[in-house]
Amino acid sequence: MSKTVQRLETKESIDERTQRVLRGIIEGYITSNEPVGSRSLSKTLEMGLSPATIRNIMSDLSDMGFLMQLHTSAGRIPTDKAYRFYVDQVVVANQLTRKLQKRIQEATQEGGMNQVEDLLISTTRLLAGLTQFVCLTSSPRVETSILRRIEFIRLSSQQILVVLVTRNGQVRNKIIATTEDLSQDFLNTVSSFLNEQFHNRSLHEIRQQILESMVEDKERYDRLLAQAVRLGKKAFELEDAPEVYIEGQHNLIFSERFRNLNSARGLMDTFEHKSMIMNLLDSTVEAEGIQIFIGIENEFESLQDCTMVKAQYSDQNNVLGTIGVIGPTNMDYQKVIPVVDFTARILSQTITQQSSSCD
Amino acid sequence: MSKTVQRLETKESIDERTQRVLRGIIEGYITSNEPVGSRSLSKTLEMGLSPATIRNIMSDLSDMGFLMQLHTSAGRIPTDKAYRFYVDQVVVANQLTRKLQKRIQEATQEGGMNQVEDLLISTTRLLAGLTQFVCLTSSPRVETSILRRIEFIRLSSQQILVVLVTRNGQVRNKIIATTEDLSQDFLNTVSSFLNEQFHNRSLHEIRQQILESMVEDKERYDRLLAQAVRLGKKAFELEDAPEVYIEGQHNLIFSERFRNLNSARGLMDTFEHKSMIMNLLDSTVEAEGIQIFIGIENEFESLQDCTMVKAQYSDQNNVLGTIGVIGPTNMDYQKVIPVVDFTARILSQTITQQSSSCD
DNA sequence: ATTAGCACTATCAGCTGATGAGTGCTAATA
DNA sequence: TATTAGCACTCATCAGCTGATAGTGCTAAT
Repeated sequence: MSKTVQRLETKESIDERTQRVLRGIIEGYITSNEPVGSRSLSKTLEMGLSPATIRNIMSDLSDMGFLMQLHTSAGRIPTDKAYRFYVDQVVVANQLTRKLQKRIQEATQEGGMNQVEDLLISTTRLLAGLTQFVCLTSSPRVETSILRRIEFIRLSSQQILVVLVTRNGQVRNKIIATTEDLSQDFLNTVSSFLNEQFHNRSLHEIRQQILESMVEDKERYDRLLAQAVRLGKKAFELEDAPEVYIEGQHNLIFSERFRNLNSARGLMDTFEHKSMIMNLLDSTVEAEGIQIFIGIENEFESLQDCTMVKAQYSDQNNVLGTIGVIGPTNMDYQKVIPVVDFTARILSQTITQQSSSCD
Repeated sequence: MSKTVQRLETKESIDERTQRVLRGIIEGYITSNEPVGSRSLSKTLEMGLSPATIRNIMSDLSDMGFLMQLHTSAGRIPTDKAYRFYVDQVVVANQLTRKLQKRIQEATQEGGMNQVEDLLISTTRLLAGLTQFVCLTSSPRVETSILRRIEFIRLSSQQILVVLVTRNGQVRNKIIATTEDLSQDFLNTVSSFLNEQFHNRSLHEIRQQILESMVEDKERYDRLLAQAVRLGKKAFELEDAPEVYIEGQHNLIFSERFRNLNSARGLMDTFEHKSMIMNLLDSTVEAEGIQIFIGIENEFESLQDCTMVKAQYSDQNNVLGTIGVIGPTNMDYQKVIPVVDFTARILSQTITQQSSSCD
C-alpha cells in the first residue's frame, strides 16, 4: 500500500505563448483565489489575444493536464502539475525586501533566548505569522547531538537531577531515582569522569559505548567506574520523544486562503500526531536548500490539498532539523520560497553562533 | 471602564413547581442543545401539566429574567441567571464514577513525568479530552516557589548554565554570560554557599535579600561573597514569564457544543495573550474548591458566551496555580464540576508527593 | 387555576425563474 | 492557416415565493 508519491514531471515542451497564458492563469489564481476565465485573462494578459483564442489555448492546457474546472461554467484553476511547472520553470527566487530581512533577523535575535528551544519556538511563530500559514519545525534530534557537558545534582537521597547540555545549546533535565545514597562530591567525580571520557561525542555513540562497557567483566570495575556506567546509562536513556513545534494552526481555520481546503479537521488531526509530523519533516533526502511538495506529491493524504515548503537548518557541521510551512497549493510561491529559505539560513546562522561560543 | 462584573443573584423565591419547570428547561437545553418548547417539556416533565400551563409558567420565568427566546416562534433557552440558579440551588456535586476516577489517576501517574511541567501539560490535555472543552492551567509562579537547589555549570569562559530546582520539582535552566572566567571549582563553592544561605526560601525573598546585600558597603565582601551575590542576582532574575498551558482549542471549532458561540475567533485570539489568560486564571479571590463563572460573570468580553469552571491546586503548604475549563454556558455542570474538582485534587496530591520526597 | 382553541410569527426546506460568468463550436475573417 | 466574432449552451448562485412546522400569546370555557 505504501505508494511512494513521486515528483511530478514537467518535461513537455510547451510553446512560449501557451506558457505565458498558463503563467497568467496561475498567477491570477494565486492573487485572486478565484477560478480565472478567458475574458478577464484576455484583459490582464495584455498580449492582444481575444478571449476566444485564450479559450483555445486553455483547452489545450486542460488536455495536457495543467488546468481543471470545478464545474462547466466556471473559470479554470491550475492543477498540481501546473504549480510544479510554475515552481520549476518560472519562479526565480528573488531577493527579500530589506525590510523583511531585518524583521526576520531581529526576531531571531531577541533577548532571553539563550536556549535553542526558545529560538526554535519563536522562529516557528515568526514564520507562521509572516506567511499566515501553518509552520512546523523539528528540533535537533538529541540522538545525534554532541555532548558538551553532563552534570549530576543530588536532590535527595533517592533523587538525582541529570543536566545534559549539547553542543548546540540544548539543555535537557531529567530526574532519576537511585537506590543508593550518593554524595554530591561523589557525583561530581562521576560527572567529570564522564565529561572527560565522552567530550565531543554524540549522545548516540555514548549510549552505544556505555552499553558495551556493561557487558564487560564487572570484576574489573572500581566503584567509581561502576557507578559512572550505571548513572550514565540512566542519564543517556533519553526518551526519543521527537520534538516538533507547530504554530499558526488557527490560520487553517480563519485564513481565507485555506478555504478551498477539503478538510481542515483532517489536517488538524494530523498535527496531533507529533511523530507523523516528525516523519513528514525529516524523512526527505538530505538536500541542500528549499524543498517543495505540491498537492499529491505529499505522502500524507490529509496534506494533498496543500503545498509544503521546507528547508533544513544546520550548525557548522551537521543538519540539525527542518523548518517548513504548509499552505494552500495556490500560495504565493514567489514570496513564500525566499521567506522560508532566508529564515532557515538565519536560524542556522544563529545556532552556529551559539554553539561556536564554547571553548 | 473596568466594570467589575459581579456574581449574579438568585435570592428570589420561586415556588416549587416553577423551579421544576425551570430546571426541566435547563436540563433539556443542556442535553439537546436546542431551545425547548412547551409541548416537548410537557411530555418530558411528567408533572401532568398541559403545554398551555407550561407556557404561562415560562412566561413568568421570562419576566423574571431566567429565560429568553432567540425569536418569537422558537422555544426558550436559559439565561446566565438561570444557570447560576441551577449551579447554586440544583446541582449537587455527585461522585464521579469509579471508572473516571481511575482514568484521571492513571493519567497523572504515567511514567516519564518527573518534572512538574510534564505533569501539568498532560493533566491539561487530559481535562480537555474528558470535557471536550478548552482547558487552561497556570503553572506555579516561580516567584513564590521555594528554592530546593541551585547549581552553576561552567559551559565556557563566557557562559555559565544556571540550574534552579524548586521545592515542587520545577527545574529552570538559564544561560548567563560572564566577563570573568570562573572555574567550575569556584562555581561549586558559590553554589554551595547560596544553597546553604537560601535553603527553603522563596525565590521572591531571595531576590529581595540579594538586592539588599548589594547596596551594603562593598568593601566588606570577600571575593566569594561578591561573586555569589553577582551570580545570584543574575540567576534569580528570572523572566516573570507567566506560564500557561492551553489544550483542546480545536474543540472550540470542531465541537458541536460550541456552535452557539458568537466568535470562536475572538476566543482563540484571547488565548494568544498568555498574560491575559494568566490573569483570568489567577486573579480570583483565594478560594477553596471549585469556582464557576457563568457568561457575563466573566470579566473578558470574549468569554461572555462561555462558562469557566476552575479550581486551584496546591502542595501541602501553598496554592500553586489554577486549572480550569472553558465551555459553553449550557455545559453539563453535573458532570464537569466534579471532573474539574477531582482532577485538581489529584494534581495537588501528585505534586505534594513529589515535593515531599526531598529530604 | 387550568386548559383548549385559535390567530400569529419565524424558520426552514424546496422550488422557481432570472442572472451572469464561463465554455465549446462554427463560420467568417485577415 | 491562425485568429476571432457570434451564438447556443451549461451551470452555480441568488432572490422570491411556497407550504410545513414548531413555537408563542391571548381569550374564553371549564
